Amino acid sequence: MLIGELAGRAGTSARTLRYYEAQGLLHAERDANGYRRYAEEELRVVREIRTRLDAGFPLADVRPFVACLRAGNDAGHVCPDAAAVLRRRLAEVDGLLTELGAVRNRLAEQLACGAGPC
Amino acid sequence: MLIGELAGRAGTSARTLRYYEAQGLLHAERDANGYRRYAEEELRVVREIRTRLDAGFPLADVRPFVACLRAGNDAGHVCPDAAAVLRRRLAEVDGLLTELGAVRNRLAEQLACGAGPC
DNA sequence: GTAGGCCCTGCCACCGGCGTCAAGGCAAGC
DNA sequence: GCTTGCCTTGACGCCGGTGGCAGGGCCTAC
Repeated sequence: MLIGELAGRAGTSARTLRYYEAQGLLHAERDANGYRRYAEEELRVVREIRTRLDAGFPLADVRPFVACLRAGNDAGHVCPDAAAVLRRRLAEVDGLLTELGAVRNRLAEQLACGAGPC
Repeated sequence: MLIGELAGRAGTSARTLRYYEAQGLLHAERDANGYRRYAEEELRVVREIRTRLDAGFPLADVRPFVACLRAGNDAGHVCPDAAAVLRRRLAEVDGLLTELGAVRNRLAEQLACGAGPC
């Protein structure tokens, strides 16, 4: 599978895949002409990366999830390292939810005040 | 009041105040030597800006709040323009809260799955 | 006169995940 | 041989708010 095909199947761009490779997350053989040749497994890796990015992980934190997949596991989060990152992110998200909730309340309160007296 | 004093009183930096001015949010007279000379009112303006930034507004969206203050109002959000921005931001925050909640649930679920079977 | 502290303008750096352009090699069909 | 479309590397742009530096002027005190 060449880079264009993998990009198409994963719903992303070739540029993005090269970037992941530069970050050490994606692997590819090289054809004689220098073209990247991807194993089927890399599709799962790309999907794992995209899923984690969508969940707000920085790329660097996706590393243990990918390693976990490569180790032969069905899911990226079953390994201790990945689970630890997961817990950290969960705590972070909880914090964000709290902050954002406070912001929301302040906004709503100000809107209420604007409509009438406080 | 010179820029250093205003920065100190507002809990920010001179660099930041110059930036706000470049964005058209903050006004200053100039002394004969070119130094910025601030009216007391500008302290309220700076505080308004900082409050809005903390609530996640981009600097451009802070403009109507500042205008509202300058128009003589006690609070930046009582004017229609500002209230509209407030409503937009509230909707945005609600969306973020929903998304973030979904992310949180997925993370928590994966952590539970990691501990035992799903 | 000189030292230190304030001020000025202007510009580069940062973060992260790419988009996008440049300039070229390679493959395949006509 | 030419076009078309894939691939390669390298490098700059972006966003937004701010830090930090360079190089210089001003003011006060000693």
